[in-house]
Amino acid sequence: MNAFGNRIRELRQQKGYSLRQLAPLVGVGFSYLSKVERGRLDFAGSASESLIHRLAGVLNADEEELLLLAHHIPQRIADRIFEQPEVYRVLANCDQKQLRLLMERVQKKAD
Amino acid sequence: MNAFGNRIRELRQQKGYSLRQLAPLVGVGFSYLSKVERGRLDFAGSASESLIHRLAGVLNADEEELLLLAHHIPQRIADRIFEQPEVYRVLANCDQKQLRLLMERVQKKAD
DNA sequence: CACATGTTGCCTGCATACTGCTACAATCGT
DNA sequence: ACGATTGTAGCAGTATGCAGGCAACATGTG
Repeated sequence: MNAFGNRIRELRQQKGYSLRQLAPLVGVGFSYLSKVERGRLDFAGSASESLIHRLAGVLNADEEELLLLAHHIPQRIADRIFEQPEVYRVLANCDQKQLRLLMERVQKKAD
Repeated sequence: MNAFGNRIRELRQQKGYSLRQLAPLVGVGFSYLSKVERGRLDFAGSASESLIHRLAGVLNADEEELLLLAHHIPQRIADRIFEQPEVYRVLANCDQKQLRLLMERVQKKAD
């Protein structure tokens, strides 16, 4: 488990960037970037949302995917939760099976 | 909007506590508590999760409700999101109507 | 060897979440 | 009318955590 860091490293290498090349493009030092990728930040958490945003931009990546890997709740989802808290409290009680059924429902609607 | 502070004040008064009585029970100063209730903290955010936890305990309140009012995502819900991100990304695209339908489904299952 | 790349430890500045004290106005019981 | 209690507000201070920088070091590759 350092899903987020690993994903960033993967994306960075796909683009052929070194740490020293990518770092200035996202506005941080290369050594900090190394720690982010390796999950070696001296505090508990992961990268800031703002850094993730910049990374997603430069690496053409899915920002929400990265946020979720880094254990941040994307703002779009947080907003929905505060709008309709009851819905999400109920959903948190559902097991995999129920959720799968619900997703199928949603798919049908989407057609 | 200061839903959280108003709710705390309501609960506190229902229990017949003054600010000076409640404050030591939750381990903060009374003046801070006043600011929390009135939404007059000198920084942007609201009370910490740990304080909300203690408030819920002393006031016999629903901790998740309070967390949500204070714009914190309860851990139980956050965990679900990180477990099944795709589900919540899809749900965030649903409108009220769709969510209502989904909730009805869940109710039926629960019977 | 030269040179680029990646890793790590220590340091710093800023924001958060408070404390503690003070002073003041409004309200209440007697 | 009085003192006591209650809430409001401002100011200074502080411990912790967060976000990142810098310099030195290790590793690897031509």
